[in-house]
Amino acid sequence: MDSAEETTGGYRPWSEVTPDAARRLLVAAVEAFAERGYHATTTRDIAGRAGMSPAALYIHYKTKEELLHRISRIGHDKALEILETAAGGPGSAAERLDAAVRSFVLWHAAHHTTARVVQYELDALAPEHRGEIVELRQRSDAAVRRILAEGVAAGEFHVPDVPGTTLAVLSLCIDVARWFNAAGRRTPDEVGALYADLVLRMVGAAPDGSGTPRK
Amino acid sequence: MDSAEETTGGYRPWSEVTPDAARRLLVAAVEAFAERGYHATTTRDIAGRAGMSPAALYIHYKTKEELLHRISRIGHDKALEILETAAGGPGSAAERLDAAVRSFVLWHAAHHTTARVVQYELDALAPEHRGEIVELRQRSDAAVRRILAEGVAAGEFHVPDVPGTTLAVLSLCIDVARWFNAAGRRTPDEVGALYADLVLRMVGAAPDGSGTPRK
DNA sequence: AAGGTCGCTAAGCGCTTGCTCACCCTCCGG
DNA sequence: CCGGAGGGTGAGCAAGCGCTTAGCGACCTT
Repeated sequence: MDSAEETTGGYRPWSEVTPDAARRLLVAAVEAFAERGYHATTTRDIAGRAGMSPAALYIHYKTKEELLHRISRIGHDKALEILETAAGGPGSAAERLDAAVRSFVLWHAAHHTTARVVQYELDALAPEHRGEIVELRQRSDAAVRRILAEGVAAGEFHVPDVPGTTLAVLSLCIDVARWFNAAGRRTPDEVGALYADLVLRMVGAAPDGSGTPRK
Repeated sequence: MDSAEETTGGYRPWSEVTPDAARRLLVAAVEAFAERGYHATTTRDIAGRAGMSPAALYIHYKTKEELLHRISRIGHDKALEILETAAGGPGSAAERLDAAVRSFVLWHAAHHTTARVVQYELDALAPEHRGEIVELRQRSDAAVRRILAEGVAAGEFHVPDVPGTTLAVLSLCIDVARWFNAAGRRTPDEVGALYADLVLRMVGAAPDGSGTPRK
C-alpha cells in the first residue's frame, strides 16, 4: 500500500521529472495506474493523491494519456538501459546473460508498481506513442537475442530456437511485474538470483558457479 | 481480427452457456474485453457486437461485472482441468510435466483472446468473485508443484527451490496469452512444444526424447 | 507601490457511462 | 380469437468522466 516507500527507496527515481509538482503528479499517476489500471483511473484521483485540485493536472500535462506516455517512456528507457548494459558488458555469454536476467528481474520486482504500468498498459497509449515504445521493446529483444546468439556461437549454450527462447526469457522476466508482491516472502534480489539460474538452465549452460549445486 | 473464427475452432467452447442470446453476448464480451480491457469496454459495445440493443444485455446478466465473472469462472475451470489432468496422468514426472506445460500453453495460445481476459482482468472482479477465482488459481499452483516435488523425490529433476520454480513455470505459460498473436509465425502447437522443452531444462531433466539433441 | 507572471482553484461544460423502464412484438395453449 | 409470458427495443436518467475557463493570491521585478 505504501508504495511511495518503494518509489523513493534505492536510487530515487523520477528525478528527471521537474518541476516538483509535475513529479508528484506523475508518481501519483504511477500508483493509481498500477492499482486500478489506466482506464479505471480518473484524473480526479491522480490529482487528489498529489494533493491538488483536478484542474492542476492540466497545467503540467496536456492529457491523461500524456502522463501514461511519459511514465512508459521513462520506464522503457530504464529497462532498455539495464539490458543493453548487461549485454555489452565484459565476461562470457553466460555471465552476461546472468547479469541481464538478474538486473532486469531485480528492477521489475523492486519497482513492480512502475513496471506494471510500463509493461501492461501499452494498449492505452495513442498509436503514435505506442509505435515509439514498441521500437524500444524491439531493441530490448535484440539485446537478449544477441547474448543468446553469441553464447551459441561460442559453444556455451545449446539453444535450438534462439528467437523463441529470447521471447520466453523476456516474457518470464516481464511477468514478474504482474505477480510480485512487496509483502510476499521473496526479496527482489532472491527472485533475480532464482530467475538467472532458471534461464541459464533454459539455454543449456552449466549451472556451476551460480550457487546451484548440481546435487 | 476474426476471432469468432478462433472461438469456434476446435472443441467449440462456451457450449455450456445457454440460451443462445446469452452465449452471443458472452462471446462478444470476451472479444471486447480482450481487445480493449474490461474498464475500457462499454456495455453498448458488447450489445452491438452481439447484434442487440444496449438494454438486451440486462435481460441475461445483472451487471457488466457478472459477464466478466462468468467468463473468468469458465476459463479458470478449463485451465485447472487441463493442469490436473496432466498432473494426475500416467508416466514419469518428466512426461507429466511435459504434458502439463504443452497443453496449458496450447490452450493459452489457441484461445489467447479468452486467456487474456481470464488472466489479466482479475482485478476488475468484485471482491467476493475474486476470492472464488483465486482459490482455483491456488489449485493450479498445487497441481504443478506436485509434479515438481514428485520429480525431485524420484531423482528425475534437480530443483533447489520448488515453490519458486512452480511460480516461474506458471508465470511463463500464462504470459503466452499476453504476447501470442494468431497472425504471427508460430502455431500454438509449436509454442507448446518449445515451452515444454524449456521447462524440462529448467527443472534439470534430460531433454532427450523431446526433439532437442544434446549436440 | 504597481504591474506581470506563475501555480493553482472553483465551477462547470459537454459528453458518455452503466443501468432502468414503459412498451411492443411473437409465439403458444385453451 | 384471446391472453399471458418471455425476449427484445427506444428513450432516457443520474452519475461520473476528461477537460476548460475565469479568476485569485503569492512572489518577483522595476
